[in-house]
Amino acid sequence: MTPSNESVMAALRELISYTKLEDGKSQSFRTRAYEKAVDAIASNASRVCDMTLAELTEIDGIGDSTARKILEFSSTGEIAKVERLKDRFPPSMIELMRIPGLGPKRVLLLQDSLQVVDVEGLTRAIEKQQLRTLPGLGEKSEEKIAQAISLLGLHSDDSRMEIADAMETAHRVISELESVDGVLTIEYAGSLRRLSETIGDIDILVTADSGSLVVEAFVNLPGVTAILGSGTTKASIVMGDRVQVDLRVVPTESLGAALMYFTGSKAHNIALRTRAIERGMTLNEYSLSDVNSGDVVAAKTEADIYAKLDLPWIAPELREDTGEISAAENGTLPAPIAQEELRGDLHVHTSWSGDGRSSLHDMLDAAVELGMEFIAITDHAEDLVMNGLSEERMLGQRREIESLRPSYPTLTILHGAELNIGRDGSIDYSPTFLDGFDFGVASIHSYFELSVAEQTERLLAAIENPAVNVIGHPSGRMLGKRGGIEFDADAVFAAASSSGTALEINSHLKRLDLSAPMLRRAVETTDVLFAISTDAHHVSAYNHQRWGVAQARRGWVPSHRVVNCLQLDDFLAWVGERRN
DNA sequence: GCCGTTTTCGGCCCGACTGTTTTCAGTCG
Ligand SMILES: Nc1nc2c(ncn2[C@H]2C[C@H](O)[C@@H](COP(=O)(O)OP(=O)(O)OP(=O)(O)O)O2)c(=O)[nH]1
Ligand SMILES: [Mg+2]
Ligand SMILES: [Mg+2]
Ligand SMILES: [Zn+2]
Repeated sequence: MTPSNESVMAALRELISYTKLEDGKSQSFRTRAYEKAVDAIASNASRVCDMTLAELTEIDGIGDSTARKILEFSSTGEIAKVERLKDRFPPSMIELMRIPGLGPKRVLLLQDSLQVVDVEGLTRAIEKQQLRTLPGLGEKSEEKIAQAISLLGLHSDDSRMEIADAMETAHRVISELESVDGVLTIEYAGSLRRLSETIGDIDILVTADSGSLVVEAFVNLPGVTAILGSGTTKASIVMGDRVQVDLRVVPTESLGAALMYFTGSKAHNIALRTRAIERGMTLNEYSLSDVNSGDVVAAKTEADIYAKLDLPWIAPELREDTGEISAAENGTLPAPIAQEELRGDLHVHTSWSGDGRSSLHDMLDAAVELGMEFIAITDHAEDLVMNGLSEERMLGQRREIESLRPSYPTLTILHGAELNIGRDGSIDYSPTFLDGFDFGVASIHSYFELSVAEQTERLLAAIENPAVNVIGHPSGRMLGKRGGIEFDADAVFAAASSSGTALEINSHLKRLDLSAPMLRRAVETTDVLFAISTDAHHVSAYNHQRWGVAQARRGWVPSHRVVNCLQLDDFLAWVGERRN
């Protein structure tokens, strides 16, 4: 099999590092072009190594040169240019660049002036006080670099966090800063706000009259183990072992501009700033302003600024400069789906299954509280070891639901199950017993390592099964733990599209399944429907729905493709059509 | 290296912090 997109991206990142040394600068135009190519691959659901030269150059941000490098990597496992550069720059110099504060210029200076090309050599040179003799470096720089060695790798890909962990830390930091004097607003930005699957650092934006006070409180938070820098408008700290948190403080009238800046992505920012220039304006984190007069054109809200750039507001989850700006310009960007548009949840567990931690009636109470109009109770079916329900217990649950229905006049309760897709694509129970359910989610909980062909067959069989309304967390991935099954996505999308089976957008931050690139591809190539589901095992998990909605936005999914957004009658008609 | 209802060549985002410097380079967001 050809290399994965991940390995192509890793190879290109290596190319970026070596090219920074070759160019002698941290931001050359071609390293920026390489970075854009990595972004483009990251947002692409297809394997780039299976594409032709022509198909590759079709992708925005990938030109002839990069396309050839990708194909070269695909067939030889190497990029010749990288191998050549390794002769000039030993790989240990790349390691040196992983020390925060050491960029290509300083690493080249170390090589040229001190013949230092690795961490050991650097440590010795520091002991001999040689760094302070170099031009542009002094005693303080030497000391700072000495300290930074222990932070080697802080910014590297392999030390990125899972989004679930990052979100937790972000909320903790935010709640600690909320009480600081002078803080007007506080929210997270960066990759977290864009709902990236992995997070390099946590970016917090504060509006306040005075930055210094907030920065002061920030660098003194409990758990801070290093201060990377702190001034009057921003600071960077390391919390605990290796979690970097960046703070930016701006005056309240700049909130919109600052949110845009700090949310990124970098490539999206550059594209918007270039767009501003084309219109005789300039955009920074304080405002969009007239380039000649300096007059502020917009600053207060994101929507104001996008409007002055002749664009509709673009949802944060889409801001990757992978086509969203031109789509917004052409009016082909889907209106961002909002959580209020959802009328129900279609994947919900209760204490009837061993892993559910809230009772059926608590789950229903909470659903009503949240304003749901319909809900599918989908506890685990019997084939799931430990937590699955026997036919007898399923019938017991059905009786309880029937007895509870009169107490919930505003909520349409469907009795469903989360069925298990077996190795051969079959599901639990007998066909007759399955007929007794109102609804079915079918998920893969076993055999994650089968071939692409086998996995595709399993999914197709489940999609065709009339007892199945939704394919639950289709890839089965657990972010940071396992990648999920590999399957022929186009075949699955096509089959689900023609059968009317919906594909789940699982809201849990450890799943976010389907992935955003898959969603975008499904939306672009088929009419397939989606179900945004919490997979709640506790009443508190209903609020995970916001992540599912955000994931739908990130996948460019319009609300008319989401069955949760259907009116009750239409929703029930869709459910029934499938089951007859 | 990429790209084009201003361009197929000539542009390419903009600012904070640090340490060194005496006006700015390097790194980072
Ligand atoms: N205009 C501009 N903005 C930048 C640049 N670098 C970073 N930013 C903005 C956009 C980023 O989303 C935001 C936060 O920077 P980060 O380095 O934390 O990146 P981000 O959070 O997007 O990804 P991450 O997961 O942290 O690696 O700052 C830049 O070079 N120019
Ligand atoms: Mg970040
Ligand atoms: Mg950051
Ligand atoms: Zn489940």
